[in-house]
Amino acid sequence: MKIVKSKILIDKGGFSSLPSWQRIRSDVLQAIASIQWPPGSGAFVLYDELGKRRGEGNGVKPIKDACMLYLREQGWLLEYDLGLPGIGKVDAVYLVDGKQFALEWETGNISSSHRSLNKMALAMLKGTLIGGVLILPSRIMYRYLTDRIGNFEEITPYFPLWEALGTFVNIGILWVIAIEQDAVSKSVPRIEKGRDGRALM
Amino acid sequence: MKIVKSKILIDKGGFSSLPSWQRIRSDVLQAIASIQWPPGSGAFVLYDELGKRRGEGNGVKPIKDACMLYLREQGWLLEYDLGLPGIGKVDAVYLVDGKQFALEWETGNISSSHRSLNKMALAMLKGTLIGGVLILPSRIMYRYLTDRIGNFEEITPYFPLWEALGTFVNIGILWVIAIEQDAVSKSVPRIEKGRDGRALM
DNA sequence: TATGGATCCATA
DNA sequence: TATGGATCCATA
Repeated sequence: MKIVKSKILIDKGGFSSLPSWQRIRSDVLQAIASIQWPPGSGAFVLYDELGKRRGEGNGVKPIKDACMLYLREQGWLLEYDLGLPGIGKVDAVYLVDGKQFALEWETGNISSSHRSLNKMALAMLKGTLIGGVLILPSRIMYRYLTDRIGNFEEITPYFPLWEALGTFVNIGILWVIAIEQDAVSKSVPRIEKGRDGRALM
Repeated sequence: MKIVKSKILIDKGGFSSLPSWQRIRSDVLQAIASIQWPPGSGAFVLYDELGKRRGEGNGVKPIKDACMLYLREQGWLLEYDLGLPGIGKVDAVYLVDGKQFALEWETGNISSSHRSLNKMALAMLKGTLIGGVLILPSRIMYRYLTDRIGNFEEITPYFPLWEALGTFVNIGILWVIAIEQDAVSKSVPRIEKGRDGRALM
């Protein structure tokens, strides 16, 4: 898996110059690089079929697994509750200097990407999080996956919102990353879809 | 249909003391009050079945349709493009003093409610909107509708985000309303998907 | 019950 | 192709 875009929305209080940030940054980049399809192939190659229609293209659920396993090996905590009332969990957290850095792997609907960034921004405002990163497919990759999943280009026009919220943050980083397949091919297995949503209707 | 909660997230620049705001406020309140089920019953009574599982509970689309038709009769413009690149349409807009006031009737997934508020807040930051209102079911009503649709209580913990963004707004109002059925009953028809919204007015 | 997610749909 | 849905799933 490769990274094709990277955007820092908030960078306050000098956190980005600390060694703990370098550790986090390295973990995130390597976690993404570790993702392969087919498993063990050394690359990430999607089945070459667009995902807009019922039963076509690639499902998204298994893609996230390798990333989470890598992070857990590096000491990150998965499905972590930030402890804010009414606010749910984030996919992963790294504990640093008594605070938490969150990671959200977005393969839900694009609207869910709004909630992910809102959640991390809110927790930064509250002082719970020292930062967070949202990882989601590029528009290019998106076309081969389940219709309407989150993608970098579609959330981009809303970036000014979270950048503005940075005004109220004392310290921390809010980061968004676009990922993409290394290639597409008819020779690799399709990533199977589940039976969620309207799949059975 | 009744209103059970109402929250002003942003109120800046004295817009709330203008006659145009009183007109908008009145239209919104009456649009909600006009919605009936069954048709012509003088009340909004939902079929008494929880909506969590496949094929159960009440659909949501016709409820929204009825509200939109009422607003159109009052001169609101439906499915209105705000003209911001990459930002889509809002459900309805009322033109006032060369600016626009938006209305979003939220019957999508709860994560879509985040996008709705993000969209209106962004357009207020950009100076395109003079304000906006998000209308969505209360947690009580939510249980009788399609699973995971937007509901007031679930978005409430995120309110501080949009309140903070008000700092950057010169003038305008951002408003959230929780609606609820007057009653539930096994004697009324289930609200089916795709019914003509006019039947509910 | 509560929350994040995954999957197709409708329409311009 | 692009964008806002509408609906059901998985799991604690």
